[in-house]
Amino acid sequence: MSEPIRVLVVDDHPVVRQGLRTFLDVQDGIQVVGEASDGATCVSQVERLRPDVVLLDLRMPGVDGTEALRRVRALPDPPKVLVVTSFTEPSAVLPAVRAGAAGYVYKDVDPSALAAAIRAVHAGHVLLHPDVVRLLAAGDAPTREPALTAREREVLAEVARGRSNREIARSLSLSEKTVKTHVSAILGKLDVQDRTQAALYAVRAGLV
Amino acid sequence: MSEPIRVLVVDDHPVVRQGLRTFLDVQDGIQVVGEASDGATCVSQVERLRPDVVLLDLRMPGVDGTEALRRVRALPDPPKVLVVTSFTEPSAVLPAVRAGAAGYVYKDVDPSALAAAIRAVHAGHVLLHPDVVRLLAAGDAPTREPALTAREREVLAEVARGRSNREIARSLSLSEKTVKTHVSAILGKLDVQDRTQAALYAVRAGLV
DNA sequence: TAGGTCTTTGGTCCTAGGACCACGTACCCG
DNA sequence: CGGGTACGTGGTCCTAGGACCAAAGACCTA
Repeated sequence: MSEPIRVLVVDDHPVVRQGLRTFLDVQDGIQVVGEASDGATCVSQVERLRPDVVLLDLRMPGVDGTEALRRVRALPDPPKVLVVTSFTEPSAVLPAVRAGAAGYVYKDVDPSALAAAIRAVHAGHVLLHPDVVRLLAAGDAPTREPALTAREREVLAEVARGRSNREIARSLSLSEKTVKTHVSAILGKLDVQDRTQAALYAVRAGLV
Repeated sequence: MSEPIRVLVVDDHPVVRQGLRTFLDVQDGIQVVGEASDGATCVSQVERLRPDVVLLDLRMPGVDGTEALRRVRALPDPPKVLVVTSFTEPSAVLPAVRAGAAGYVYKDVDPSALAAAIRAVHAGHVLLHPDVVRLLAAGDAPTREPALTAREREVLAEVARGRSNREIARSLSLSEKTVKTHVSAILGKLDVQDRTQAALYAVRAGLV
């Protein structure tokens, strides 16, 4: 931490800017080098001051936070952008995360936590509020597990025992054709190429 | 930073444990209070030592990292768990993120970045490697497009024109049953609930 | 023994019937 | 007029045959 981390504060409320500045001035190794009150100013200040980290509010008049973020990210050798927002609705911040924000914290963090966030972001990490992570990990990509039908699970269990289609047909009193149909559906749902991989999946999933 | 952050290091390689310990001993406000070499020991050490943060390797013999993570998270008042891994394959870490890891960094981070990560995690943030964020934000399932068969695309085109199953059957010289089968397969592949959503998809995808 | 053909096995796509279930609408009756 | 009922439509799951295609093994011959 020899060189201080140079920080630009961007928020349309002077009170918030002053608050953040006061927070950060007492932190070792962090130096607030400028402020901006809207997206356009933010971009020009980044070009002029070359900060290491930008603290950016999302809700701003004119060029909004997300757009400012995109423009800053488009600059050569862009700074890390830490979104500091007051609304607790994480879905609003997803576009920002996709646009390349290096982090996302609520305004109510305490000073040392904010400093930790700035240092982490400066060190190259991406830092998110737990809610956002939940949203990304759960809501967005629903991790839909295969959802096999009852019959398909039965067939898969047989496949996982190494049975051939003919054997499965006999044991479940089906035509071999039907077994093939089920196996085919299973492969599609599990997104695997052949019965061997399906069998491995079944074992891993504990369907043996 | 009055109280030091108490850290437990969990890795099956003594060399890595020693390396992390050496890294962290020179950091202010961070104290390594113990080590574990496998998942089971990890859980018991967490119970005994009550660390603030656990540095956890995912690849371990016996109870593996993800499982250890789950068990630690199940304890009352669990510590933050920072996954420190050597493999650069981010997909391997997604389950850990979903299991509630508070962070994920590669082993090749430099000491101050690791310290920043520990402080950020301890402050309640979630901290990820940019690759993992990309993976999460991109939607995990690599947006594999549906891969409808030729016939299914024909049927979908009819659906997108607002035709009923009976009309589609007449126009394609099929039984209504077969049309239903195709529609059903289409709904499954597009992961939508009914023909209306399928029609909207078709329009968006330009299959009209 | 090497190589080619023949057969089995696995798998896909398209077709389709039967048994059900859910939902909305129209109709009829008290 | 309100409510129940019957019907049409959409959809699911299970079943299965036919036409094909690919890969692997078996078998046979030079």
